[in-house]
Amino acid sequence: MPQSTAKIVQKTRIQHQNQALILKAALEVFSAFGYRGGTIDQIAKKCGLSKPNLLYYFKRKEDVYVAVLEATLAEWLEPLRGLDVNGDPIVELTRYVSEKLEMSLKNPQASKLFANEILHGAPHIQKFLKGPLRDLVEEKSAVILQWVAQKKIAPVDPQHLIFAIWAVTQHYADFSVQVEAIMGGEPKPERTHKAVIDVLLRGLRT
Amino acid sequence: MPQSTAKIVQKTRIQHQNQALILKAALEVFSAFGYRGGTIDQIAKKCGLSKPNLLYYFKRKEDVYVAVLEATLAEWLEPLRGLDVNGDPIVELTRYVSEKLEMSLKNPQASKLFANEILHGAPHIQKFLKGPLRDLVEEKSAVILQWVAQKKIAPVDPQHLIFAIWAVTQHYADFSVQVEAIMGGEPKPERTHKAVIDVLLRGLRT
DNA sequence: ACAACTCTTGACCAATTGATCAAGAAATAA
DNA sequence: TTATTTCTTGATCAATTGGTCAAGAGTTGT
Repeated sequence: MPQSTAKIVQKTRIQHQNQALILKAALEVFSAFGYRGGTIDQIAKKCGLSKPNLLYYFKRKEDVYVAVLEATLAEWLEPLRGLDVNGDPIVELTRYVSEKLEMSLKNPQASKLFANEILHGAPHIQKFLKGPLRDLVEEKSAVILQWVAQKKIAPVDPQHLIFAIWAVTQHYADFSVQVEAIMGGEPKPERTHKAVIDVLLRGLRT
Repeated sequence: MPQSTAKIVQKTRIQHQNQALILKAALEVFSAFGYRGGTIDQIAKKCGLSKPNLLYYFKRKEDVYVAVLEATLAEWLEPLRGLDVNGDPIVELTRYVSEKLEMSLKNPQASKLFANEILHGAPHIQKFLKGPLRDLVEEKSAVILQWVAQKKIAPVDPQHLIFAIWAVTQHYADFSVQVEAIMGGEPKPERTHKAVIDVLLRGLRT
């Protein structure tokens, strides 16, 4: 049972600074090794704190993990939130896919952190998935359905379209090792960008 | 440094039986908790063997993991291997996507096992990725390119198309918790099937 | 029945790791 | 300065866990 960071109400300068250090190091460690694979020793060493000192700021390993997870949740939703029912569908969806792919390429660690969490049953973000995320998907599905009804795009299953966008864009972060093994190195971002937009959205043009 | 199963050359009936038990249990455990998260105690308990007895068949935890990983590698490639240059492109690709999706839905544990392995840098299957997998993708990319040249399908980046197919189909296994949270339960296979084919392949029709 | 080989296990070990605590150092407020 | 709060850490603990080993039980071929 996770317990909120709690207790530290009024942050001092040192608290602010060290918590930021810890969260940064924790993202690196947990995204690379997963929750069980990452150790607080690793995190402490990576940010130059002693282990007891780290545990002074976060009582438990799980608290560190939850904190870094939550710190990126909100940001993760932003691109989808921007999908505007009044805009041109193709423009809007292209922008969404672009932003999502950009995020994956710029911040693959956040993507891997989520991927690992969900892969193992999402024990720490069940409420997020069934609450805010579900609500947002429902809202944006309605937007897409409206575009379909207005014949602005070809008929499409909105929820599965969103899943496909997530799957493809995050693939380049989560499975980067596989992508690079097959492409023989890091793929050119422009080519990836063009190909992803193409595969996901070409079928929607009327 | 992984060491091959080795040594056991002529399998007795008991060996055959117990190794199968172990691999089955190991798939369940490693796919659920990852390599670091899964313990040989869990695996041993799950198949009714004592821990030393399990270690009699596989000297090290890593050997168990590699064995179960390799046991599913070949099967994982089969659907793509069947892509026939002489067939109708849409039929061939539809069959491929269908088979891949079917595998993800029928055997999500295998998908999760791979996802976890690759997510953490694929330390045990580097050679597979850069060897057989890369070669096969190269071969089938040529097939797709040929279809494009023959104007049988719309122009498409073959490698990224294959990535997209992997990403979307495996998404339903690897991220099933998220899918179910959003859909409010297990999605109908037929609807998923139709939507996936649609999203991935509709843009290819000429 | 006997010998040789295969299989099984309880006891044990060493390393890792999450977490605690008391005591001191450093910063801050009076 | 002095008092109070905040910060830091070495030492230590208990639980987990991968792996070993010797001895015994079971199986198989002759």
